[in-house]
Amino acid sequence: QICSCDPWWEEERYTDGSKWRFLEHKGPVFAPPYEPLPDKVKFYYDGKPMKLSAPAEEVATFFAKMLDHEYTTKDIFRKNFFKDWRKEMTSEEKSKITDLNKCNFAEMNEYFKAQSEARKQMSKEEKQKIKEENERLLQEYGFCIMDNHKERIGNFRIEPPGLFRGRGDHPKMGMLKRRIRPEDIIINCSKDSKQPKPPPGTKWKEVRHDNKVTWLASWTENIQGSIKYIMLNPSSRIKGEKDWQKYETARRLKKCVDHIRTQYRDDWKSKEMRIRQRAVALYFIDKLALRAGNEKEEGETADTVGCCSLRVEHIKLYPKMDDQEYVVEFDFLGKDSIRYYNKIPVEKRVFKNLQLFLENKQPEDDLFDRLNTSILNKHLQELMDGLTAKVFRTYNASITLQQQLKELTCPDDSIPAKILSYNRANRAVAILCNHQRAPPKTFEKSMQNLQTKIDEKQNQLSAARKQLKAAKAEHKASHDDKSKKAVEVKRKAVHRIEEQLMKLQVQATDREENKQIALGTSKLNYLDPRISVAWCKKWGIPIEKIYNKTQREKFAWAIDMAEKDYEF
DNA sequence: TTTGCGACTTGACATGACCTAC
DNA sequence: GTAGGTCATGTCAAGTCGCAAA
Repeated sequence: QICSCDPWWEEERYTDGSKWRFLEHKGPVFAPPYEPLPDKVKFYYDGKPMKLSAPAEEVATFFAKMLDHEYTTKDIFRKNFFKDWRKEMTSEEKSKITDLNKCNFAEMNEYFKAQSEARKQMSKEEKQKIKEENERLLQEYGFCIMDNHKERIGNFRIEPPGLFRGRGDHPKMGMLKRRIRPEDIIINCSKDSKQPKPPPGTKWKEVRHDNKVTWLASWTENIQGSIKYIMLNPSSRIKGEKDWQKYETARRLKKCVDHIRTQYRDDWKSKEMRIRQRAVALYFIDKLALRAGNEKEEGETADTVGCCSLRVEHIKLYPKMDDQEYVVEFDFLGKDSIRYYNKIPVEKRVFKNLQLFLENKQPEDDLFDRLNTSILNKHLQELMDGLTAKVFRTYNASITLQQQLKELTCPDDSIPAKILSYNRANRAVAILCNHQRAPPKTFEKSMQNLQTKIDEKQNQLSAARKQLKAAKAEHKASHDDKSKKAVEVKRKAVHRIEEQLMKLQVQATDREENKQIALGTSKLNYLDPRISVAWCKKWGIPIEKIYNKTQREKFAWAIDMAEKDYEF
């Protein structure tokens, strides 16, 4: 029997495909029931107040809460919302409320704004009380026992009902996400565990004991009909082990990537169209870190693509552009409808192949018509055990970080300067992976504030320098101990201010360069944490400067095991 | 071979907690 | 103490990929 105080990364792993032997938990926490609006808060139809039935009112509040959001101005959103809302109405309501444009939710909207304002204005004691209640819920429902460990659950609260917020041009935006009841929930736990109890008067849909999966509970959502899960926190053994394994697979790719590259370059010359397509697609995945690009059901989701699902309309070929030859311009919407735009020169063979793939095709035709992710991944599997398209993203991200850190870290730099270098290396990866963010709403202003600080510091510095100069002159004249001391004091002051100024300037540079780039995703999902840990150890950077508390918990295994000479 | 489903990872954004300058 | 800003944490949508059934 394994000692429960051992960290999981020093334990044996299961080799039979099972994920656990023992699993006990208390089940999910349900969304609080709907609280009807006070009578004074009115909904108006066609200018006249109208009392809604509770179910219709609840759905109306979902819309009312979003009035300030761009969503509610979109046609599809309004149409989908109205259709689903009407399903919740009584027949009288249905016959009366026939036009969303005649609905006035303003009072409801104001009410919710006032509520959230009131929440902010609550006294310390009230806030403390809420905090304690949350803590109690976390202690009771937020943990489970998996094998010998007490583990944190990632999402123990069931998603509350609301209006579906799809990203990009989603055909289903605005649809009603219905309330999940115990009768919708499948519980997964071990037979010999104390089973979670459903709320009084209710039943679970099913209780099963499947140790080939990692989830504790699941339900089917009503928008896409997909299954949602309650799973463990990233700090858990079950997630950590998998994460570690992912980086080990990427490291194995490192060993054979040269060979794979040689092969796909060779395949550009293949007699078979499908092989050429596969080889060009793989080149893009490798060079540009594109996602695989599964097919999607048309009309069910936003129209986005990845590598294999690229269409003719998404690329443009330029035999010559400025001083470069064979340039490919990519312009498409990727995951989450984030735009990918890139112009890159490619090798002549790739270019000629692309021209060939484009022949006699319409803009909406597939670029790689003889290829899909399943074909590609089957091929990759033959090249290396466990190799799939996404391993290239992991590999290229991690190797880029390692190489950039080597290149950018100056041994003599101060700690803040070294951290800037780290962030720059991280940024190179984020750019490679196209991890974007909307510039923070307060960006311009906070940048200005920082600049003001820098200016002030600069003034301080010149003042301090003047004082130092004066002190030196004084000392030269008097040669006494007192003036000597004064010089030292002033010198130290100048030095301190210089450092402060440097720190501010570094901060400004970092922030400016980071305006539209999101570092979090790559840090959390693509960069082998051992690279960062090793870098910290090598340069004496406290790990807290790189990883916050949550991240340190997730990467505890790496922090424990990576030494300063770790090589990805 | 195609399709759909299930399980899991990845992703941007919203929200809440906390910190700092006034 | 508070307003404003920043950072951590939570949310939940949207991908990837394997597998089994059609």
